[in-house]
Amino acid sequence: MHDIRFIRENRDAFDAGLARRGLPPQADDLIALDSAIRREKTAMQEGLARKNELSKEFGNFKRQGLTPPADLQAELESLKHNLPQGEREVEKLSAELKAALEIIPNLPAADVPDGSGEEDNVLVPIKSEDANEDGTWGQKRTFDFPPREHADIAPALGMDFETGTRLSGARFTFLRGGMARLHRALGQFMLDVQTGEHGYAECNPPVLVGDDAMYGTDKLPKFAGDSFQTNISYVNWLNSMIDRMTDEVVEENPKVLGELGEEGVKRATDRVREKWLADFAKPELTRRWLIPTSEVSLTASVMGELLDEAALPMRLTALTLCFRSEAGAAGRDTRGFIRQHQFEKCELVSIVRPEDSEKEHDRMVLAAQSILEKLNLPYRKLLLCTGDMGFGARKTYDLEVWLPGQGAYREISSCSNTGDFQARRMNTRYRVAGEKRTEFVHTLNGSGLAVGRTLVAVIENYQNADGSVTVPDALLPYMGGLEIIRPN
RNA sequence: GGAGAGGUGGCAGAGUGGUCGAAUGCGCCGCACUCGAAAUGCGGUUUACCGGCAACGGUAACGUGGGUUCGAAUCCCACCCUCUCCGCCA
Repeated sequence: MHDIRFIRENRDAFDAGLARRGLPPQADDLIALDSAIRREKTAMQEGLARKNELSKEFGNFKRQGLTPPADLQAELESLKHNLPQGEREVEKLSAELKAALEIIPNLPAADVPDGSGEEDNVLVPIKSEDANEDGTWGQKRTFDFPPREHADIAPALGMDFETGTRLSGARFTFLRGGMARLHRALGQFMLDVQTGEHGYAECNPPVLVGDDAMYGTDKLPKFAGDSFQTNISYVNWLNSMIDRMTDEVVEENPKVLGELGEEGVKRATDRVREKWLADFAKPELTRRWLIPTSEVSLTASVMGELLDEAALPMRLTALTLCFRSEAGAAGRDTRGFIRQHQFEKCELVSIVRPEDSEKEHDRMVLAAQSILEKLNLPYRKLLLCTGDMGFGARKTYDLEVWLPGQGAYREISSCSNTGDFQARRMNTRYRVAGEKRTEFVHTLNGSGLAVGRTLVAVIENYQNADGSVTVPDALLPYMGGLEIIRPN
């Protein structure tokens, strides 16, 4: 969420940032709306101040047993009548401004390259001794047989696409035996590395969350279609709302009771009740969302909080299921285990001071890279261009793993610095040590790594001519003695 | 699911219609005393927004939303959450 004050004071910079995202200028409209709000608000507050003052006077008369003068009563009466109008106007305009602001993406950081899509992303050379000359990492294995895609090898090893589809539809998979074990091993391994070596605190958060958590991490309102939502029982809630409405209708229109009688009112209410219970399938107040990533649960764990500076940086990790409806991805990656409605991911989240977020971002990417290096999986690192960056990000690095079966690099991790964009939505601040001032935190999130895609990478990179897969050394402690997963 | 109790500042906790943004204690900050510290004393210490160059002035917030009233932390209604007991349950 953007700060309207920032927009006010940096009108041109704001529009320039939007332009880099391929969006039309909006600052002028937003600022006009904002000054209208402030004008209305000031007028309303002056009225309220007047009302408070007069009420005090009124009370003084009453306490002395005197009747307040008629002109005092009259002015109070007119204030009481007129103030709500101003209030409603302020509310209406504020809602308009909020609705406009909440669907504007974050501004890209200065060092993010301009571009329109993934073809404009920029390779960031890996800086380490064992990096390759072309900036990538890892030795691509030379096969003495044509390497196959995981979708061809894995079904014989326990990756059961058919059963998954039968149970839940397309993009669901049922893992068995060695595949299930290897998948679990990967998750455990990632969690152990991130907690043990990179200082992330292990968490086990809810995977069903309410609107606030989704909104705070910028998944709502714009991207409601990307996630699955559930509805907990809303029948009681709806019933109570219907009862309440009936009461208020009768109260405001006493004639109704006279015409219909209590029995008649009850019958009419029950007809409405029946119809509403049948019609209403999505009561927003009672829904929960299946998290599309545990970035949501972990980041929103600090929503609404005023943190101590000493608590920062806060580094959190969790291995959770993630759920994505993959709306708009029809036809993409339909084969295999790459794009699923349900997948596991080891997520990294950092809550930091603004001045630390840049460095923390680099640190986070290194933590993600370390998993690939320990598994000896070749990869490369990209800096996303403006056109490929997510809504909330001001800067994003992607890691892409080499898949020999597909002969391509595929995304396996995405690490984003959102700056204070999410913190504003969540209202998460910290108190600057020794000062009265509070400031919004910066939040960062990254995959460390996506478990399902890592499984795919292991299968393709560690495949043997006979269709078996050798377990990477790093995972052996997690495999209960299983060293090679063989077709059955 | 049933019965009961409760939700007030960083924490604890008072407050049942106006003088309450809110006693008191703890914590924290400053000052005094001290060689220094502890103890003690004095002062300060919520947040957001609006106006203002500023000093400062104003508005709002006592779980959330509505209502009653000239005026609500306080009264009424609904909802949410927490705790205790019972029931059920991985």
